[in-house]
Amino acid sequence: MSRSERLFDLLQVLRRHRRPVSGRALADEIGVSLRTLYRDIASLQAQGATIEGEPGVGYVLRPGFLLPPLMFTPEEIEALVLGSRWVAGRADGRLAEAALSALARVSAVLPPDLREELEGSSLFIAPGAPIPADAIDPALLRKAIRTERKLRLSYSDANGAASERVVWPFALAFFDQVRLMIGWCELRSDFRSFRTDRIASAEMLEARYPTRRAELVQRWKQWKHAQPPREPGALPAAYAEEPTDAA
Amino acid sequence: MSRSERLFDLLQVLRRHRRPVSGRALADEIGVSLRTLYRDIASLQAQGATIEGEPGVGYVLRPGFLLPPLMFTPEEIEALVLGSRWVAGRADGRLAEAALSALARVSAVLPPDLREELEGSSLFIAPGAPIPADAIDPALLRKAIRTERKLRLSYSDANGAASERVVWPFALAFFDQVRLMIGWCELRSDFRSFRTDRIASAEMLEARYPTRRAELVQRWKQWKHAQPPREPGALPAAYAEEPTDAA
DNA sequence: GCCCATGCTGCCAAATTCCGGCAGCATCAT
DNA sequence: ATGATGCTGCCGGAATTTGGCAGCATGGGC
Repeated sequence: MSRSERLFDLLQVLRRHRRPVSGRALADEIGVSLRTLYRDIASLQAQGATIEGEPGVGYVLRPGFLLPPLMFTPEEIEALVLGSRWVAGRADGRLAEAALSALARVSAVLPPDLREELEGSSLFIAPGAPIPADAIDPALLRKAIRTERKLRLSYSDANGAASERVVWPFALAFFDQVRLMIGWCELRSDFRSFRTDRIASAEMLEARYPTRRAELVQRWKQWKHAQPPREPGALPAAYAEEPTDAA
Repeated sequence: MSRSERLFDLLQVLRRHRRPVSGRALADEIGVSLRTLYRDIASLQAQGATIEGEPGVGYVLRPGFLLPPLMFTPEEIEALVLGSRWVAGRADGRLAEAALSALARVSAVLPPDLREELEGSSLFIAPGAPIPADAIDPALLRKAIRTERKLRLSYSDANGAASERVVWPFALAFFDQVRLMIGWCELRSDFRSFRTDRIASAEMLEARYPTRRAELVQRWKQWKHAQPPREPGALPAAYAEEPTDAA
């Protein structure tokens, strides 16, 4: 591969990683020595790319480089189509629709050969076991998450016990058969997960919750990491995140 | 100026002119000989640029090399991210990488607010049961499908019986735990499905198969529709497509 | 049909760049 | 302090690039 092609590649690799990447890692990924990688970075910077490198951390590409990315590769098209088909088949109606319309927008900017690739893609999502329908509109959950608004939930746990609570929803987790909404529960003052098909009703409140969503996600990850492991064999993997409202 | 920088430059120059420009003019503008310019054009084309040159006219950069700005609704962004995350987590390495790469490309041409939406999306794919690893490179299967080339397979069926055959692969079906390659089997003169994790080896042959892929897909759907239904409860849904080589 | 502008390719020898390794220094997080 | 990482200078051999030339192809204007 010639140097010039490599630079395009490097740019794309940098775009792909959003976290800082070490020069060593980049060098390996592109198949070139560390010394050469430093030279390549310098070349890109000389052409206006805002690549920031910090000692002890790695490189990040700041957006805004004057050169927009190259067109998708056929494999990337396949990935987009497959992903969208999964969403179209496994997510709720609104999201499914959105997946298809997003794909249509992508298609509109493709050169003819790639458009054909997209339309004729032969990667299919096989229909799986039916997913339990939600009583509420999942779009509402997503909207609450997006806008960081509180939700008042009526929820029935695995034992059928009903409860009502206000939560700060910050994530949706998609399992093969189940979707969980994850949030901070004001009632329990703790993180809780809720199967969306067990949410009997949800009302979006006026109040935004006081912590940024990204912050909540981060804290939740730490919290989750610190949780004691479950008894082995307790639950199948697909339910491993089941709400533990063992109060 | 090094060659690689020059290529970036040439790209910009081409983007600037929308009327055809002669090679001579481009060469002068960049300060390089005509011979070299031709080489540079060839390099860019090799990287996917759709630069059209007509004798007696000049060069035009057709859109489709660089990704134009894209606009999506927040919900469409969520769908794209979720789909890409599914591919990133559930498909083979190459495709997973391509999914992230595509997402990065989209991100780079999004207006800042939507980019934030994309990066902060809180829809996650939960890790599922591990997927049996393939003995062969799945990218090869996709490539054969894409280019409509025959494959020589070594395959072991559910009973461990090995066989060797030439197939015309035209689709990949993704189940929760299993991936099936679907093709026309020359050995059986019929449609067959193959679990990718049971393909011991695959070799792409020179020969392209004589029927268009879309045509095969269509025929297969009809064929499948006409198949007698299986005995109820015979196999879990995820394996419903298992090859039935009951010869 | 002729001619011209232009695209495009093969060849080659000289000039240039590129590459990897090494050694060393700077800077930041832990 | 220590380690991880970014970054630069230097060197010699390897690889690429470059420009010139010669020639062919193609399409439009005359």
